[in-house]
Amino acid sequence: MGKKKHRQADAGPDSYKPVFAGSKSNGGASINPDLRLIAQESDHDAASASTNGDDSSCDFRRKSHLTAINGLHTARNSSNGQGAQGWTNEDSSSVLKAAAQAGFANFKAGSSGLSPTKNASGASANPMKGKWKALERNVDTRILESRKELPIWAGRDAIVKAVRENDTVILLGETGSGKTTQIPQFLYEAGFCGAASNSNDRSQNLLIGVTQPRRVAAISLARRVAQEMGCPDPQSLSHAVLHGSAKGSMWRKSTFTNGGAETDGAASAAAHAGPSKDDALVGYSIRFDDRTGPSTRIKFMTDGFVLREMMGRGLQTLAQMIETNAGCRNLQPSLLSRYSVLIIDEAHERTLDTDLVLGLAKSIQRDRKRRRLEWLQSKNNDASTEVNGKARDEAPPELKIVVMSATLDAQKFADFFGQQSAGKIAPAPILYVQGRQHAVDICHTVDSCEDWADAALRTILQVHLENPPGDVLVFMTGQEEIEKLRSQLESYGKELKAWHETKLEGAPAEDVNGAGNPNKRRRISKQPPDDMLVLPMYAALGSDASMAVFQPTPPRTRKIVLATNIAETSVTIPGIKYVIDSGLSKVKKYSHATGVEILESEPISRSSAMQRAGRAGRDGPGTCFHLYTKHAFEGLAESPTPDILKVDLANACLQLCAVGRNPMSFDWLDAPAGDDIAQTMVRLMQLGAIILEKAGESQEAPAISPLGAKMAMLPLSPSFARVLLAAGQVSPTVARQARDLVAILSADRGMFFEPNDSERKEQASLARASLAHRSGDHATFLSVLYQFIAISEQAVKFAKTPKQGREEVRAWCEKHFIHYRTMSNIFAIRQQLKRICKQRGIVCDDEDGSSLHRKRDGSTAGSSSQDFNNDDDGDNGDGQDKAFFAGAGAATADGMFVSRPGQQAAMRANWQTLQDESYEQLRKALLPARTHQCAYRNPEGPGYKRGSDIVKIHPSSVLAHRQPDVIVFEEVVLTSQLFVRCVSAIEASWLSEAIAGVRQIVAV
DNA sequence: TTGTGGTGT
Repeated sequence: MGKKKHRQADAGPDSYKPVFAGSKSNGGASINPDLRLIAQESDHDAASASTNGDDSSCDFRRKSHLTAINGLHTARNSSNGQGAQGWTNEDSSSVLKAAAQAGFANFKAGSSGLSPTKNASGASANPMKGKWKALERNVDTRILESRKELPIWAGRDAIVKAVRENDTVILLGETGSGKTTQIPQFLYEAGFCGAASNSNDRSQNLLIGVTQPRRVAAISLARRVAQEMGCPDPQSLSHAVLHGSAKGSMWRKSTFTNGGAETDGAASAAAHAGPSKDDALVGYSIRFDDRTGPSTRIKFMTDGFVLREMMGRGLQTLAQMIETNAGCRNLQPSLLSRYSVLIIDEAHERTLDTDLVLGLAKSIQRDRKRRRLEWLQSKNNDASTEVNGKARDEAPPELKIVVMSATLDAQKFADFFGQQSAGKIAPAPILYVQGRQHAVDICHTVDSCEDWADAALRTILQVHLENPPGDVLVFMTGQEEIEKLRSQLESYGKELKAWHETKLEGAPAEDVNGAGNPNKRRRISKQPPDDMLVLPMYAALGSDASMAVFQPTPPRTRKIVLATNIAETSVTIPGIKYVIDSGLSKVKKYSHATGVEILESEPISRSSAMQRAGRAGRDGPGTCFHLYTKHAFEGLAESPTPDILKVDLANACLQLCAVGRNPMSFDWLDAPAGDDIAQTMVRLMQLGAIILEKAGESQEAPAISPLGAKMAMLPLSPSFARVLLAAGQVSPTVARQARDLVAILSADRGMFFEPNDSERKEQASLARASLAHRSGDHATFLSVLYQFIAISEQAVKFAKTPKQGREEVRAWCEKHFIHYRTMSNIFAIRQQLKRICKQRGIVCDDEDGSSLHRKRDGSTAGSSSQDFNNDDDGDNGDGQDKAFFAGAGAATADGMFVSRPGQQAAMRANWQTLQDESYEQLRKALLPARTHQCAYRNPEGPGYKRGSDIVKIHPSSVLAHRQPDVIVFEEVVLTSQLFVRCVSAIEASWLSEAIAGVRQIVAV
């Protein structure tokens, strides 16, 4: 599509046309692609005025910059009087027809009658009827009213009923249906956490879990639902409030896997606890931030978090196994016994974690069902009321699963969760909930664009000059493209007013409003054009710089947001009325055979295109301009490739092995190629994580080794975990260095900031050179971290307020072109690893009690950091900042630095010490996990030999010019050439030793 | 002498 060549022959000045011309045919139904009503009504003809009217064609030919026109013209609705020809009508109705044919129950706002679900026959009445009112009492009536207006409200009884009657329910819910906020409440109110009236019921402690692919979504949904339920804001609740004081420990025991007696005790404890704790029914759990307590009943979390919870029981077994030092394959995932319902939201996004959660949840559900049946049978055979001296209580509950999706992938989920019924497998029922969004006009180009960036530029200007106010969102591929377009737009922006004046002067009066020659007609308002406010939006920009996008647009200004697909799912930008879609996005691909990564621009899928278009209809009716033909759209894949099919599988496979699942035979929603899994398993074997049986011997999971068990317990990629464990064998000092290094390498981006302008580029490379360590990038990163810690520790000691301390540290970062935010992320990971290392017996030389340094000045530093935190001046620094400064204090406790108050000389001495440290042992510890990530200098020419490939050291490496004989590196990327990144010098003899070690592992 | 789409434990 975007790349397709297009003949440009007759793009002479007179055939010069904007990308989108023409207008929608009158009265054509314009449908938001995200809004798929069963019976679509054209309810917004007036809205089409945005693009309605004349054959507006804005003539840009006098703008010399805009010469590259491809003869593109009328986009849509060029067919005669057949209504809108855009794909919206056809595709959305076909989605709906399919939904209707499939018998999806459909809920519409205001409809009282509810269609029965497929499997719902002769069900009993909802026992919660009549209880709704009681629950409405404590909540602001306005909130309740707004809940009632949501499309999903009408379906609440039917949803509850469907969940009661089926193991799994699939919910096809559109944007704006309210599914994620309402369904957990419906299920809670219906008693899925235990009936409130029966305080002896231990199932009172059951949870409804709601998983999300993203952290921010988990937090904001939890806050919203808490508000709707009249509960305290989970983000405002401290650990102390959530867990109460001394009685908290008793509460923590009161899961239903323990005896009922304890639960009763806990329940009475609850009666005496403070109200805020008891009211905290809604919480969230994400990495680094757990806002749940004993009274939490609805828990929002990331998929990754629940995945860790699923590993819980396996990990306990693993810990025992490590003690006996034996391989183990009889592991089980946790049964998620505290959850009565698991709601897996945004399943259509198909992230790696979501896919694993779906597969494991299915097997957990079956295990729990079996367990419940066994319990019921034993109850029938044995009428006694006591088991092992304890009172018998209720049967262990089943796990209900609700999968929420926004696309027709729903059918795939329904089949996946098929249920045995009358001798055959019946798919899980699908409930369909209408969304509530505004209509969006859809436009396509008639011909393919040769240069989508140029087409985007022209379309933006056209929209700006011809259309009523409303912000523009442009979906682009990456930072570079965005910054280029931004500078182009800014230079046009300056000329727009002058251009407008010449237009007005040159045009006959009657032409001004487009009444003249049809070929020359254009809509030129007498008003000068508004200003354009061009704002970039991509992940690397950081949250501070992205804030501008969310500010209200100033008067007489049009906001033009240039975004990557971060704006497709992760953030919602208010005020967008026009979307321009390049039809492309960058996708990272991984080769299992070679370990090479590529980042490529690729056509998006139809569902992504619809999702992008939908962004124009959040606040009101809008228009989407796709910079490709309708034909190209139709040729797109239906949905994006699931992550599981394009990423490194090492982590996923190790996690599966750790819960006793064989990756080769796992119940994948989309199974990766057998060869890819096999390659991955061989790598895991080389890492010493698993013990492979002879081929084809067994369907059981490959045995996980004690080493693999330890690796699986760390929140790190297997390769980083292996480095940490290897280092732990060497010495506490090397373990500490490795722990901090893998924290750096696990951070979400590099620590060095790359400016765009050439002048600052020069400064940045100088700053970097001053921080470089001669042995390579690993040691450079590590010594930067340690210098950063020293600076932070100084700030902790001498800054008057935390805010001032942060400013000082920020200033140091800016001076050295280092991302403060990344350092803070590294810090949080480092703190988590510290805790885990301590738990798991990986001794680092800065852990409490493991180092003589602590005696020296630990108490002083500890209290100073404590004071620092207590002295918080109300600056709303986030939790990470606090952890970060606490961590800086702890670093002092490490005794890693000898800096004294205000003594810059001491700082310099520290730095010198860091530079003198060779990190030889650390570099050796990298190798067991990197025997395939080493290269020798090519004797026949430039570059390095890695197998049969010639690779080059990436110019961003400190070793780019030093060219040591043998190197180890973290990754291979294919861009203009094959580059290796994050490189350090090693010696050939170290590598031989490491290879011998791996041979030994594999031979066992 | 180069270039990094987006998530997450």
